[in-house]
Amino acid sequence: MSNPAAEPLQPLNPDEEALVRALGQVMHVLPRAIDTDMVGDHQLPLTEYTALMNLSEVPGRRMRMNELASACHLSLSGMTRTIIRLETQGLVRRERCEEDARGWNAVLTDSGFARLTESWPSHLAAVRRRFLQHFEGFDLDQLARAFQRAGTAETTD
Amino acid sequence: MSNPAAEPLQPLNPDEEALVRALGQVMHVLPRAIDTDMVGDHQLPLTEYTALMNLSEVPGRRMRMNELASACHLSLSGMTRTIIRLETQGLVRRERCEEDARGWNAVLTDSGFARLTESWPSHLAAVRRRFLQHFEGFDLDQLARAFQRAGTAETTD
DNA sequence: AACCAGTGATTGCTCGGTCAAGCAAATGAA
DNA sequence: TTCATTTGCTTGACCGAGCAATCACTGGTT
Repeated sequence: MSNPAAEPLQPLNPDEEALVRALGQVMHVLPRAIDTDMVGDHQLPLTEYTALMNLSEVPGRRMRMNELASACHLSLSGMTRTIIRLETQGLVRRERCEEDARGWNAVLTDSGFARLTESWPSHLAAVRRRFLQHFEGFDLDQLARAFQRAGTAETTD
Repeated sequence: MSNPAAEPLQPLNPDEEALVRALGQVMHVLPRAIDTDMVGDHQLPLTEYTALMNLSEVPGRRMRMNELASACHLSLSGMTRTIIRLETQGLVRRERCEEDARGWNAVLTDSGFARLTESWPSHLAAVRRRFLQHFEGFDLDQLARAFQRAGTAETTD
């Protein structure tokens, strides 16, 4: 069970309730809104943008599927399909991994890099306007650490 | 374009970057983790739980599809399909709306209420343990308001 | 050398989102 | 009244993404 200790459960108080609902709303709305911006501005869905971006930030502009998937917060199978889409657009190429022939590297092409160069300002603007803007005056570092804790806690407790 | 004013875009500073990445992680991990808890404990997926919960909180334990969809952060067609699943399990029943015969009400059945009664502790525990726990000491009200702003901003700017 | 457990990646199935079409009831104008 | 338009919901098509099963290769054991 999820609550093995079975300490008496307090119902959420109004602030907790409000926060949980608001987070639910944000999780539903934000990715779609940013994706819509990206598609509208550059025909580049957020998932694909994220993959290109992560590739661009790494030496050799290449990554194993595994690493890339977790950098993009995507399942490995989702990553496979995203890379296939990017490959058919010529934005990424796949190479067998030299030190382990089971593995593949996704490699950012020049064309992919160019695509990223033209689209990052939209992404940055969207993130600022739709999200960060609403947190002015917050202690972002403290907040980031709390989210990191929530995002990395064990699956089974 | 998403950035019509075109003010010079500052790249994200490290704190902003960390927050955005951590939020991405949470959006990816949290709903799945809670869903896994709910399915593991009660064979009741999070989406279905959320529908039952929202119905239970309202007088008459009935809601129009529209309202319910937005309360659950689900699209209308997603809601239709969820209610169909709940109906085949006998947890919800559908009735034509009296004051507007185009509309339908989803009505929580006794069986649905019983199902909810036995499963809410798991949900509450999961929300506390996986999310709220990491925000002890925060001003939850202030945080909730910021998320509400981010979650309700216009789609087109 | 031959096997086998473990790991990296891909494929099949389902859920949920969007979009477009359809239908029934309501609303408003002629 | 009648008829066109709008509204509430359902349905189908298609797509993206997650999970579970599977395939492909590795590396250790015998």
